[in-house]
Amino acid sequence: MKIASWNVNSLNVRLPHVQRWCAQAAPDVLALQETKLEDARFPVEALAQAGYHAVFSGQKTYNGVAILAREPPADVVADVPGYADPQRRVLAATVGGVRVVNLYVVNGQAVGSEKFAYKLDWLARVTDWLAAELARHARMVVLGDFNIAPEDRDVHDPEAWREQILCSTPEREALARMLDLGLVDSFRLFNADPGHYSWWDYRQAAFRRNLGLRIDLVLASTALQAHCRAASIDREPRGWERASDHTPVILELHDGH
DNA sequence: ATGGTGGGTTACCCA
Repeated sequence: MKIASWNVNSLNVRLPHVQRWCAQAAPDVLALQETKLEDARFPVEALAQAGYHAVFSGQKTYNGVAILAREPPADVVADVPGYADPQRRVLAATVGGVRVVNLYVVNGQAVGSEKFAYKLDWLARVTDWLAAELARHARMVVLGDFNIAPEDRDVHDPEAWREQILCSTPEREALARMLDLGLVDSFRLFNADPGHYSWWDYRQAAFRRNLGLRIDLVLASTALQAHCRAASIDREPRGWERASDHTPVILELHDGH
């Protein structure tokens, strides 16, 4: 099974890219973030023609998450129990015996800001919920736009980003608490090198100069870890005309998983 | 130090 995540920064604009990438990469599951679409406007039919079922939780203008899958997703959850967050950032579903939890983590704007406080609170609440999900589903993948670069090797210029948003110690500690539930950053099972990023700012020709951060992650539960076959980042779509500022990240599980 | 780019809406927006 091939599971991928992609922040598309408006599915309205990027639908042709999603169709093109699905045709060439053939993921079994694709988690999308920043669809920026109300549910009534989700392109169900176009994606069905591409061979994908879709579940989604969206809103106008901001946020929005979706899961595309070759087989129908089951047990869909779009809200963290006990946490009434109007922002559409969470979507969980079971596909092929794997619990898939799609997250669009709060960006946080700047360390110390109100949005930063929301980010840390959101991460704590989601982590508590993930503990419960993990207890029910040993085979679990938590993926999405985490808006956190886990370590300095995930940052093109660690000194410039030191304690800045996406890289600060409180954010990294919040991610570490999530990993402590029994999740592993699957990309790092296969590649220890710096220089691999999933997001490049639109400004300053950042992609051409590879000035990026690795903030899009696919976490695998302990029970799935031995079944991870490969993990990668596909930089190609970031170079397409009118690209998202993020590119797809991928986890491949061994056959039967 | 500042601002730059893009998607959205027409905002002291959000990334």
